[in-house]
Amino acid sequence: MEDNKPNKISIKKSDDFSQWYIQAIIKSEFMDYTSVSGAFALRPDSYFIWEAVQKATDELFKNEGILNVYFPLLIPEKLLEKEKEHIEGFSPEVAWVTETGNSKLDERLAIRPTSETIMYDSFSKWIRSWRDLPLRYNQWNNVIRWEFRHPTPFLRTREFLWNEGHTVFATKEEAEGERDAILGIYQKILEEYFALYGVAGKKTDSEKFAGAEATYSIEHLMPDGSAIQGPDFHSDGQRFAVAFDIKFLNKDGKQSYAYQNTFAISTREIGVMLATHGDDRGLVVPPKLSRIQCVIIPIYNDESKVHVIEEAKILYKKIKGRMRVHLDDRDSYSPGWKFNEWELRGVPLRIEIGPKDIQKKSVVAVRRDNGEKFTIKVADIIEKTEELLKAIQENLYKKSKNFVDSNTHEVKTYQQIKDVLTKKGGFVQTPWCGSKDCEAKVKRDTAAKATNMPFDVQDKAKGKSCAICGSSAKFIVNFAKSY
RNA sequence: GGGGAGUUACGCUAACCUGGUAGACUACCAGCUUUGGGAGCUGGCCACCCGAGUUCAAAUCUCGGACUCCCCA
Repeated sequence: MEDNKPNKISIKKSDDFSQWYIQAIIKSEFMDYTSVSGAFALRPDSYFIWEAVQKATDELFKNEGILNVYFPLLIPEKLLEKEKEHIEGFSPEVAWVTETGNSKLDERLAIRPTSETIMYDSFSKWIRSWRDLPLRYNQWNNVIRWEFRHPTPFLRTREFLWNEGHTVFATKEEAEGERDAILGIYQKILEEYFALYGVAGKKTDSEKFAGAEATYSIEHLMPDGSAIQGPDFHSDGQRFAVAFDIKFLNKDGKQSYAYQNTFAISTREIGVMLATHGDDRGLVVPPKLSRIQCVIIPIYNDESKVHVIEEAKILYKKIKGRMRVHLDDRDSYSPGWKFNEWELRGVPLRIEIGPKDIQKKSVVAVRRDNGEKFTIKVADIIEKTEELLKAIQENLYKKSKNFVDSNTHEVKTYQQIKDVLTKKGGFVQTPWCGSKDCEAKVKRDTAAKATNMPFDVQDKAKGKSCAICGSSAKFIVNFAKSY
């Protein structure tokens, strides 16, 4: 059977999505298991993605005036416990360092599940006057959350990489004013790099971050119709400021507590992206995030070999400065074998060059996203391949948005909520009175959670009644099963 | 949190029920022939998840653990 090939996916994406996902990311050599349960190795092609995302996001943060810092991995227990809701939210998943060598530590140290507590302890020392504000810091790091639900590569891992932005402002207005800028940055990264559409909105109170006053999120839909949370932004209000004594003398000479925000994007996004764009042949990586954007495959026989490789090298050099190109001149594999391999690995564009092409001074280009073939004159190669990469990037985003749009179901009755959530999947978008009871009822009856209240549809709530209890609606909320 | 299935070489698997030499395909390495959608031949390399028990003898039977996957809350 062909299926026993180590680098061939034996399962269709539509038949069994989670099996397909694991096979696709492991056989393409993007990710592998390690000896630590729930913690995975990011291999070069996926770490490349993270570096590119980091670079692009970091630039936008810096334009925004946010500065990078680095704080310790370890957090003393008494600091972690300072904000009550925060520690309650995290304590089941915190990993602890309790000894060094053979001696026990007097106070055990938490391995950061997130860095609010260790950072804010310092912030309280650094902030004295209104002139010290705003303070807008960010760090790129790893965190550990010892999840007990079973781990999934990229999507739910015990260790992951992210950015954690932590900003401090003098007033509530200034703090809240940061929200759209940050969510805008994340939306831009998602659209222009990951080619992913996400639904931006406010989390319900029961789903917000432990310790925050409000959480805003961008929510994705996975191919199986379940939702998964993407980047988020938390308005912390003054809760941490009070717990950590972050206060300053304002212009009137009075002590005030500061207002804070936190925000993050993580390596989970890579998993959402690979899951979204991939197909039965393997991964499809958007051009902006692909380590190799264009692969050249020479096609020759014994007689034409020297000449074809020579021409392929000339082509390679011509393209090299303009995009990330790779010449696959391995002699031991047939062209067909190479086609399959690069398709599995998601390289967006393939160029074939053989004796027939050389004669016509052209090459054959094949798009990974839709399989379309083009004959391109060598003279136009740069212009045309750049065009194709751009078209692929845009097409992937468009497909992602279409998928979310066509799987978002506006409903008015409770029966419809149950039907869609239990039978179809996708987002259920519905008017809601805002009560915890109604939200909990849906969760109990369908196992689906409120993902968020999308910003751009809130005006639809006017004059509507809550689909769950019938009283007047205050919000439009999305429900979905979570991945 | 509850239940179920599984783990043999890089991968997919055979032998397990009925205890006794771990076999095939693929990959990998070498050589020769090949090369427009996963080429062929020859030779070679690599494995029983961990621990305890039963036994003359354990991949196989029993118990415990680790890990992976699935389903339900």
